[in-house]
Amino acid sequence: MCVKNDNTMNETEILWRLGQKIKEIREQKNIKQVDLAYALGYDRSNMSRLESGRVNPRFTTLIKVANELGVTIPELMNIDYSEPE
Amino acid sequence: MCVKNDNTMNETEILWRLGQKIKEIREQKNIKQVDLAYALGYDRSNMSRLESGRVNPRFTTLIKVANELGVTIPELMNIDYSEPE
DNA sequence: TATAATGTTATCAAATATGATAGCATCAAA
DNA sequence: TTTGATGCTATCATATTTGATAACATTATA
Repeated sequence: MCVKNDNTMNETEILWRLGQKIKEIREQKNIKQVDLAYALGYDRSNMSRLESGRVNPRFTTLIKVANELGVTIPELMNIDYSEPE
Repeated sequence: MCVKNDNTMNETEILWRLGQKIKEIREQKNIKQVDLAYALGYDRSNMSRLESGRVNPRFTTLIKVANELGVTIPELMNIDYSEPE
């Protein structure tokens, strides 16, 4: 599921979607939360916090997660930049 | 100028490049720093701090800046996702 | 019943972004 | 020279991310 970048989402929803997408990609790759966390140098609890959308991560945190998961930042952001219908 | 996402940049360089790109896009669009700042609800000094790469902005800060400048996040991040040569 | 694996939530301290203000430099125009 | 516009840096208070630990729930397995 991709989401249009239509600027109508509020901050809470943006962060929730980010977390859901991280979790979705991680599960697709059959990576355990704890393993992704440790690969990034984070604790399990911090990874859970990020995936549950309870934080507004910093730029470099996003980059690290995307790199570790092997996806692009747009994929991680759950944003579809294709032309609107 | 686009930069390959080759995971070799350190955090300082990543943030410096982000700031340079924001500034580059802003100047291309003939927007004054103070005007972009106020459009985002920021102070002039905060905009300067961001453009000079002295901060590691939060996810939603990036989104706001990209939306205001009318560019995509990858453009703002100065990252080229095309195939490596 | 244990015991471990996985994930969530709460909490605290430390680090850092942000909001705000002030001061400074440069440049252009009056 | 004076004035205003533009941009940079420093500083402070406040808010929030992050690192870390602990407790809890659920599920599976011995």
